[in-house]
This record gives sequence, C-alpha cells and structure tokens, in this order.
Amino acid sequence: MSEAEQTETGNEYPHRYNALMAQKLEGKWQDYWEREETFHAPNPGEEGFDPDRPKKFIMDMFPYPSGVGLHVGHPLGYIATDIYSRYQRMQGCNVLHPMGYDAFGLPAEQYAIQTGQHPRITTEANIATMKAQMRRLGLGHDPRRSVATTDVSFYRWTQWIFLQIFNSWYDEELDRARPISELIEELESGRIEPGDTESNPGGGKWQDLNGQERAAIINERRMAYVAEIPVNWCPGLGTVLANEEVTAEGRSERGNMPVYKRPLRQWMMRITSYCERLLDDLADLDWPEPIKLMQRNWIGRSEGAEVDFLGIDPAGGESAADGWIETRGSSGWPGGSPPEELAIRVFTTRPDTLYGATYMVLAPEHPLVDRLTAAEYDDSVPGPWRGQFPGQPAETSTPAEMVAAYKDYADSKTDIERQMEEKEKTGVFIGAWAINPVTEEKVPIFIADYVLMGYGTGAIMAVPAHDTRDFEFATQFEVPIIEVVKAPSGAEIAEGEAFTDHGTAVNSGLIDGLDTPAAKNKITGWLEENGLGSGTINYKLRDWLFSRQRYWGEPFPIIYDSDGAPIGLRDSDLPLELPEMEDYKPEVDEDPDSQPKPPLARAKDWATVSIDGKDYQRELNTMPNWAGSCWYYLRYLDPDNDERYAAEETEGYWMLSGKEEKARPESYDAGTSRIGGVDLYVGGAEHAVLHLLYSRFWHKLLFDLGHVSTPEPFHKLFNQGYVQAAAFTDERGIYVEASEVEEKDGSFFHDGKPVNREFGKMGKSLKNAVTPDEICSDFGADTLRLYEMYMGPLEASKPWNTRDIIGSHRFLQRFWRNLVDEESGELRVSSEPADGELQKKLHKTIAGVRADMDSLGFNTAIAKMIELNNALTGLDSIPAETAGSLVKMIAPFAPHLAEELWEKLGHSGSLAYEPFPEADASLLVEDQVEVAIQVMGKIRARISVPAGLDAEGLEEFARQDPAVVEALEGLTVRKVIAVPDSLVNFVAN
RNA sequence: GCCAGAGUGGCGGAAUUGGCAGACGCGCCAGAUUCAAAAUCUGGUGACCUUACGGUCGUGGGGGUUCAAGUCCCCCCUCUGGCACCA
Repeated sequence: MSEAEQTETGNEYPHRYNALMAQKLEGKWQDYWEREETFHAPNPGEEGFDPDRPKKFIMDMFPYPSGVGLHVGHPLGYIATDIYSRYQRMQGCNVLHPMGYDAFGLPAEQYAIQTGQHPRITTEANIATMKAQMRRLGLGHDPRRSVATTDVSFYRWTQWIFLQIFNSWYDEELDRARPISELIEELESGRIEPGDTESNPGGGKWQDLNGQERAAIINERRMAYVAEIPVNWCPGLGTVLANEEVTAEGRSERGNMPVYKRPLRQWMMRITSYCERLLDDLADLDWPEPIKLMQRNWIGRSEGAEVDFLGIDPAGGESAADGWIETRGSSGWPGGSPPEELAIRVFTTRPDTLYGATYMVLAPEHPLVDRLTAAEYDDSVPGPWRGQFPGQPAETSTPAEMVAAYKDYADSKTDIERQMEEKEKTGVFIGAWAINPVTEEKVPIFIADYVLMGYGTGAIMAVPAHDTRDFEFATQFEVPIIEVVKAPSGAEIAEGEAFTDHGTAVNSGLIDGLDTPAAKNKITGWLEENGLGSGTINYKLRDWLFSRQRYWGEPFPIIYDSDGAPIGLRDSDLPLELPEMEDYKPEVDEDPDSQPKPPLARAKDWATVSIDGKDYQRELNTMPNWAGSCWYYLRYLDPDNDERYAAEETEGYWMLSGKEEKARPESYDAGTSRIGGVDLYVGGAEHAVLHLLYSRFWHKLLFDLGHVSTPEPFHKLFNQGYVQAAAFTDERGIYVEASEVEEKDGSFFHDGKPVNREFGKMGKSLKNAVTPDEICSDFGADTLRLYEMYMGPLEASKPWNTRDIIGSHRFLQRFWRNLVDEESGELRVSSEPADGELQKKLHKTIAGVRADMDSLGFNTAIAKMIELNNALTGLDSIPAETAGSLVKMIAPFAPHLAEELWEKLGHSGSLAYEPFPEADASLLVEDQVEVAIQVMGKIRARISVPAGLDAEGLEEFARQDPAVVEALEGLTVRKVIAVPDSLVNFVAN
C-alpha cells in the first residue's frame, strides 16, 4: 500500500507527514505567498524599500520555454538559487530573485513549425506550463519581474540597445566606445583623419568628401556594421550562424546540419575591439577558473610580429624586387597595408625563426594568389611541389590549372572532411617566389589549406625546423629544412620532429647565440627599424555575426535608403514589431550554394516603409537569439519602465549597490574600478563562450556609453552540474523506456529481454526523463528540493536515482514527527530550555550550516541538519527554542513544511523574513576532545583530554595510556609529534 | 593531439591549512512492534584473517617527499568537458 492510500483510508496516523499532506500544505503556502506578495522585491523609491539592507541580485540562466516542459535535471540550479535567495532574505538582505524566458530563436521556432502553430502561441503556452511547474516547486521568484524576450515591451529595448551599438564607434586611443556623433565632431575638427581605408581609398580629407562618402566612412567604423565576409551558411536551417554556434565537426550546434563557408553581406558586431578588456577583466570576476580559461582560449591572444615578404612578379622578372629592402629602410613600416602590390604580410609568434623560413604558404582564398600564380612551371621545379591533393590534375598542368583545381578541392571540403584526412598535408606550389626580408633569399610560395584565411593575415612564413605543421608539409613536399633554434643542452629532441620550444638562435645572422625571448626582441626591433615588420598582438576571436534569416527573432531597427546605406530608426519609431505572417517558415535547402532568403522578405507591406514622404526598405534579417539573453538581467530590474530600459537609480542599486559611488566611463580603469554586477549567476557551463562572452561585450559597450554602472554584468558565476540518469539500450542499440526497465541480480531487463545500461544527460532522446511533477505527486516538492540538493555538490554532475529520494522524504517525515504527534496532531514542543548538550549540538549545527550555505555546500548543510534531527528522535518533547531554530534552518530547503510548522509553533505570517539562526560562539568550544595516539603512524589508542591542551601535556597523557605503553615496549622513542586537539605520534624504533 | 576537471564501500557522496578515511543518505542484515505485512523505531554494515580479544590491507595503478598523504611531487591508466592545422 502506498502512503497516499494509507492516509485516505484514515488509519492510526492521520497527522503523519506524507506525500498527500505535503501536497496539501504546499498548495496552501504557494497560494499564501502569491496572495501576500511575499517575494515581491521593492525597488528604490517603492513602498517597503529599505535602503539600509544590503542587496543581493541572485539569478539563474533563463530557460527556453520548450514544449516538453521540465525534467528533474532542469530545476537543479533553480532550486539552488531559490535556497540561497531565501537564506539571504533571512540574513536581512534585499533580495532580487527573478526568472524569465528566452523565447526567441531556433528552438522556439522549430517547435512551432513542428506543431504547425504560430510561434507566439506555442511560446506563450510553453511559458505558462513552465511557470506552473516552477510554482509547484515552491520557487520564490518575484512574479512581477517575469520577462520574456519575445514581449514587445522587452524587445523594444533590445532594439534600443542595438541602436546604441549601431550609433557608436571604438576610440582606440581612449580605449572605449563613444557615440557616433562624437566621431563626426572629431572628423570635422580634424582631430581624427578619415584615413586610407576601403571606403575612402586614397585617404581623402573630410572637408573634400561628399555626403555619401562621409556616410561610408562613418558606417565603416560603427560597432554594428554590414560587411561581406565569409560566414557560416547553414542551408539546412536556412540561416547563417555565428562561429560559436558551429561545432568542431562543421555542423550547426542546433539541428546538426552541415555548415558551409560563404561570403555573404551580413550584420557584424565589433566584439574584437573589446578583446583586451574582455581578457583583462576576467581577473576580477568570481568565476570558475575553467570558464575563464575557456574564454581566454576563445579570445586567443598571441603576441608576435607582422613581417612583410616581397612576392616576385612571375611575369616581371626579378629586377622589380631589387632595392626593396633599402626602400623600406628609408620609408619605414607602413601601418595599414603594404604599399607594394605584391608584398605578402605574415603574422608569426616566432620572429626569431625568420632565418629558417624556407618557404611561404598562403591560404587558398588569399587575394594575392591569382596575381602571383606563374604561367609555367620552371623545369627545375621538383615533382612533389606541383601539387599533392586528392583528384589533382596531371603533373604537366600549368600552375594556374593546379591552383584552380586545388581551390575547388579546398572549397568543396567541409570541415568534417578536413578532419578525416587530418595527417596528410595538401597544397600546390604556385610557381612564384618571395624574398625573405632577413636572408634576402628567394623562397617558394605554396597554397595549402592548413593556412586559414580567417586567422592572422591568411599567409605564413613556414619554418619547418621549428613548427610541427610546417615540418610535416616540408617533409612531404621535400622543401629544405634549416635549423635556427638549438635546443638547450639536456633537452630531449625527438628524431623526425620539429623542435618547437625555446632555445638558442643559430644560423641566424644578427641574433645568433641569443635565447629565444631575447632573439624575438632583437629581431623585432631590427624589423621595425628597417620598416620590414612590427611587433603585434593577434586574436583568434572574430567579430560577431549578428544577423539570422529567421522569422522568430527581433527585427533590426534599420532601414535603407535608395543608396543602400543603413539608417537607424529614431527612438520614437520603436518598437518595430514583427509583422503577422501566415507563413513564417524559413526557406531551407539541401544545396550549399543556395542563397539565404529571410522570411520577412515575404511580408511585402511591412518590408517597405515611407517616412516623411521618402520610401525606405526595411532590414529583413532578424537578430540571433543571443540578443535578448545579452541583457535580460537588466530588464528584470525595472520591467515595466517605458522611459528607459531601467531607471538609473534602480539599475545602480541592484547592479552596483545602493551606496557605492558609481564607476562611470570617465573614471573607468580596468585595474581599479569596481566590477559590481549580479551577485550570483547560476547556469550550465555550455554557455561559457556564447552567452557569457556576448553578454559581457554588450555590457561593456553600454558601460562605455554611460548606460550602466558596472563594467561587468555577472560578478559571481556558478556552474551547476548536469543531472545524469541511467539509460538502457536493447540488443539493436535502441533506447528503451528507462522507467520500464527492471533490475534482477545486477542485470537489467526490459520486457523480459536483457538490456545494456549507460549513463547520460537526462532527456527525451535517451528515454530516461523524470518529470518534477511525478516526484511532487509521489513525495512532495519539499522532498524533491531536498533530494536534488542532497545528491551531491551543486557543481558536480551526478546520477539521478529515484530509489534514493525516500531518504530525503524520511528525513522530513522524521523532522515533522519530532515536532508533531502523528496521532493527535498536537505539538511535541515544550517551553523547557534545552539542556547543555543539546544547546551545544544545535549551535554547532547552526555554525556548520551557515558556513555551508555561504559556500553553496547544500549537500553537507542538509547532512548536518539530519544529524541534529536524528539526535532529537529520542526526546519526549523538543524545546521550543531548538524547534524554532531548526525550522528556520530548514526553511530555505523545505519552505512549505517549514512555514506550516512555523505556524503550528504559534507564529502568524510567513517566516521568509525571519532572521536565520546565529550560532553562539561560546557554545562552540568543547571542554573535552578526543585525541588519537599513534605509534609509528599507527593508531594505538584514543584518549579524551581537556581541549586546548599543549604538546607537553598531550604527550604526558599519551604516555600513560596502557595500549601505548605496550606498543612502546622495547622501543626507543626518537621523536614525539603532538598536535593539540588532534593527535600524538610517537616515532620510535 | 592540446588544455581543464575528476577517479574514495554494493550505490550517491563526506573529510579547513597534510593530522583518527568512509560523516549523511540509499541499499543490505538483525532485532523491536504487528495475527501478518507495510510503515515506524533500535542496532549493525569497507575488505580480508580470527571462536574471541585483536590484527593486516585499503581512497584508479606505480614510484617519491614526510613522524604522518585521499590531500604535496613525478610517471602511467580511465572517464567527463572544452579546443582542434590559430602560424
């Protein structure tokens, strides 16, 4: 018989805490909290706001409102932040603990497509379902602050932020973003020159340019800009994707569809301007080191030098190159781009190996390839140079034919195919040579796909002796290998491998004999003096591709005039709402060469707009789903504000703290400014380089423009682990419903047939999902909350085991029984004071629980409360003071049960704001402690001694113990180690 | 391949700065209660040897430092996550 049935039949324990009672009182208190607005957190200036309390802003990474609802893995973090929030409220803090929904983007849209309903309808239904599930868990969010990124009143501000970004530029000198109006002022006053750029070839003066030219120069410098660059085109999803959304296998992170590199005109965000600050400010953040490291790696800073090699015109003979080095020596290093048509700029982290650069490699897409490719191969060109790649033409082909074939080959390969081949290098000698600027020797130029157009300059100097990839290529293509770095004596050098570590320069002219760092310095200095190179820093991070060809996203607040130049909408034109459409499906295609076709193009009436009598075309792309998640935490602060994304005072209070002076841009210094930000942000590690990097970038930009008070959004980040669960496969390898699997003698059976057990992330695909609703029905939300926290450390991934839940349920039941008579329902609480022993135990528990709470060690906090509770089971009645303290301690974990007991104890109202118990320090000291006595490291006795006894005293006690005397017999004591309150060790022989 | 994290009873997991390994829970065993069962309560439960007292071994494996190592150092194995020709 189940417990629930038992109560229904009304037997001898009508007042026992069981699933049925749990559900009854959980409903009661959830209604109470809602009715009494228990978890409403007032903003500064609002009724009930107390400026004297410290603030805590505690939040989770908000979820996608998916159609299948939550399983027990999802709320792990939500429960943790709820417990922490409740604890902080009881500590007297103003706690902001909201929850929202990341409802735009591919998952929501694809679910809508599957179900054939408009995404808004399915999204709203899904949000309602999730809200109900979270309410049932007793999560104390402030319901007024529940935002969804799809709300027009929300994305109106996403659009506003986009315009802020669009209307700003990065001032390299001041190292911060500034409004675009200030750029115009700078250009007009002549403090900044337009410069020789793509939009202003020849570097014309501002005064001499017409309006259209000026607009082009401005647009080129915006933090949000349109550019034609190679992007990740995913025809299967009908959209382009950010680098961060493409897996190592060259597939879309969502949907696992093939992704191809295609040059397309798209919106970009200049996140690369913030590389250095995104990197530097990590140091001040209280984040897990692995996440910081992932961001550092993703940003990928490397120090080195840019060096120019001069390509020799294969048609023009060698004389054109004469005097090049001398010319550079007098003209100096050209910053922007090399003045010579055929100069090939490379980036290297090892300028000290320049003397060993025996060839060059350009990416197949490098702009100089066609210009440099020779008409014929010289007869002296070795066979292996003429091309090594699958499907190559005959060796007698011309360089142009070879190059064309190789480009086709490289182009056709998806990244996944590249991986397959891995070991073998491919490439083609293009028949041309270049001059090494330090040796002045001719080196051959190859193209090969191991050089990537997207990194550095798309060209390298190859030093086969000291770079693994160059070594492989050189070996395979039979290019000379010259050693220029000698390994330090004692270092092991593997035969047949490149030596890539630091050493001493050899065969290297003016840097001979220098160790690597000194050699780098000296040669870089020499290059700079001679105008041939310059020390630089390179980053892996690319600008952020910001447009998507989807319906279900924020429309860009951008229109185009007849010139095709983008114009930002005025604030008064916001929000720009998504048009209602019959057909919002993306156009997907198997063909990698298909062109993106945004669904909004089909909204003909919406796509064109007339303003002041002039016709404009709207931007038809939408924003990626990261847009809303980049800043949603700010909207929680003041979700109904129509004037600003959040009131200034409110933002300053919750983000920085109400009392501190604000760190505004003019006083900003990365090293000393307060970081501020959300006090606790809990979520999965999978967002390490996506959401968390984008969000930091937007926040810094808003900070530079003076819209937020802190340079960082999230002060403390915590990654909760995954909930794993057993999954079972049958002999065909297909997953079977885990709930139907039976265990017999350590083996597992489904439908009588043996099945294999494995562990994986809980979810639909592994058929092992357990929903919180079923656990709430079987045990109650309080039991579920407790169990999820008791499973193990919050940061660890741990397996779900329904069988273990009963332990947490029994604890609550036993706790209840300690305070309430199960037959009569009468309190078992007495007004007698607790005896000394119990007092001590209670205060030790309080101290331990507090320490654990502060460090999010909820599993051990629970263990300590269980211990105390177990100590109470033998008592006839529980002293009221002890009972009250325990109820308050358990309240963050099992809030419904605690509220009910609090009420039974004679209090009115909620205990949500009751002070958390404090330990009396005087009760924490023991007067007797047990000390272990070891002889030669083995424990021979345990004795009880007065606490704090010094080493001599301890030794004295220890020597009197009969077991010790026996163990020491016949031995000479050489040394005695005595650690007060811990142990004594006799070293003897 | 590179980087990071982890490996402790049958299971989930405890163990400030090196200082009594296995807290707490599940499971299991025994007892109480019960006509009986469930529930509940009490006790036991790392392995091996021993009738017992007691002893030996034991934190993935191997070596080392130390009076003392789950914890520090070196090598290796396995698992998880991230990156992946980044010049």
